[in-house]
Amino acid sequence: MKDSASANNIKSLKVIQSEVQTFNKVALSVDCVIFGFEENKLKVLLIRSDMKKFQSKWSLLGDLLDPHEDLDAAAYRILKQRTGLDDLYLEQAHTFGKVGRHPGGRVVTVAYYSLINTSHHKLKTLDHELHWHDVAAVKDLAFDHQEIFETCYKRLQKRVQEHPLGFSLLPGKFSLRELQNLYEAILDIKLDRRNFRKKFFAMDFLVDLDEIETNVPHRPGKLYRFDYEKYEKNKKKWAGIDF
Amino acid sequence: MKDSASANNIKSLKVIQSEVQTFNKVALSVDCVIFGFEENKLKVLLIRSDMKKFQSKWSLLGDLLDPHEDLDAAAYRILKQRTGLDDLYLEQAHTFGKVGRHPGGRVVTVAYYSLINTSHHKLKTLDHELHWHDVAAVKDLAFDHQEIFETCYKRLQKRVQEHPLGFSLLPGKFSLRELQNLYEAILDIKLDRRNFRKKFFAMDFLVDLDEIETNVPHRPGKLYRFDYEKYEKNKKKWAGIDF
DNA sequence: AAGTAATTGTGTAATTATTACACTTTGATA
DNA sequence: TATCAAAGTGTAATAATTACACAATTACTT
Repeated sequence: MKDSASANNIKSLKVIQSEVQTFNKVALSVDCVIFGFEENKLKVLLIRSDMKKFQSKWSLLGDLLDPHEDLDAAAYRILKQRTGLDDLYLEQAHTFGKVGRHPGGRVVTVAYYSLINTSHHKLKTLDHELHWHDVAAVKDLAFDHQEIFETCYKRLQKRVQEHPLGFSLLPGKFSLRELQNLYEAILDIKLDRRNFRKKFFAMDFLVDLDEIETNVPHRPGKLYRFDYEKYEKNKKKWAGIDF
Repeated sequence: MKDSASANNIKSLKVIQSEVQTFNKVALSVDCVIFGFEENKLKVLLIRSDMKKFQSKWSLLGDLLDPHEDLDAAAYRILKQRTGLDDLYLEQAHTFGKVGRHPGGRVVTVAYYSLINTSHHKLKTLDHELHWHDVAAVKDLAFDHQEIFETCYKRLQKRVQEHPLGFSLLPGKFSLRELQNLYEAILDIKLDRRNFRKKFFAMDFLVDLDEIETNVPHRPGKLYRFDYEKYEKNKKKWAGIDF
């Protein structure tokens, strides 16, 4: 079980140092910023830090890279171990390599962010003190994880405006209101409802499923899915110079 | 001299393997895609590969990470060693970590790209078989450097449309024609001259230096510089959803 | 000195995209 | 059947983008 080498189980600084020194000079880890969307809030999955130095602080999910696995595979492995899901949206964001960033020795970490549809997962959140946190409330994480988190969050905010990744956070069928709530949560802004609808319909990548919401205490909205195939065929090439 | 540990000097596969194995499990390197602009063409700086396996192929400039230096510092060091310049535009692009990407063992590499003003540098290009190549003609690089190059080039194309980094490739004083040539070279498209001028003047970050080009066989253009301070104060925050 | 070649510098009209904004419809619930 | 809450819908005003042509300036030629 890979967990015996994990950077996130309970162990002392000494144990971690000896692990790191096994990798003679520089060790490589992968950290994942896992985003979810629940109760109209953007959430991030954090685990209680295992190190004395960071007792009671929250940290990202990460692990050392196995020398025999591809870098991307390590990120998928971490996601699979923690959420039970594969086939998630996953993207490498940035590599953090300041000399003193990890108290256990020289560890360079590659940060990935991932989007998960929380209706699919049902974490065993008790197991590892694993919890969803509102992104707005994330502060004072262990190690340099605050910086890593913020880098990934900004990257997500930018990327979600240019690529249709947001849909990974929603169920396969969703209403336009849910989609708008998602964008408002990710970008932390209010959007005009009519213009939002106009924009998405004009893109013409939403498929009307001829179904409506159920269990809402008001007029139900129509349900849509995102047509990835059509998107792949028609997506924009260039945006235009603008800064 | 750091060069004794360089991944780019002449040495056999065996020597490289033993270097890599010194780093018990996974070694980390930094590779730099160095862009320049000359004769209205976008160029990239490449070095002849030193490994038998890749004899006669070109490769990016890189080196192993020194355990006592920050990751970014390694990239600056490589640039300084190869071009003699510091204070360059430098940005981390992506980390490449497939298991078999390096024949000498497990080496994960962090790719950076850099923009240099070729009028400042004057390389000793004989020294290391170091040469500028048209980006359009770059093919079949050593290792996985072709993929790394293409990733960095695409990143540059995107980034240059959203941030004023292109100016790093030009002299401090430049004409609008030079600026347009630069954008056309980087993006590999033709732009309308009047609309290009209108766009940049509307942004209002160009300062008219009240000087004109010299040594051109036709009406000389006015010279401008980019006002970074003004840009930092006024730059855009959000682009808007569009894909 | 006059003419030529080359490139700079400039404006407008048409099209497209973005924004701001309010009323009617629908279904669920009381 | 009345009430509530959110869905669904269109238009006018503004801003951004595109397409496009001619006069002015300088260096060079003869």
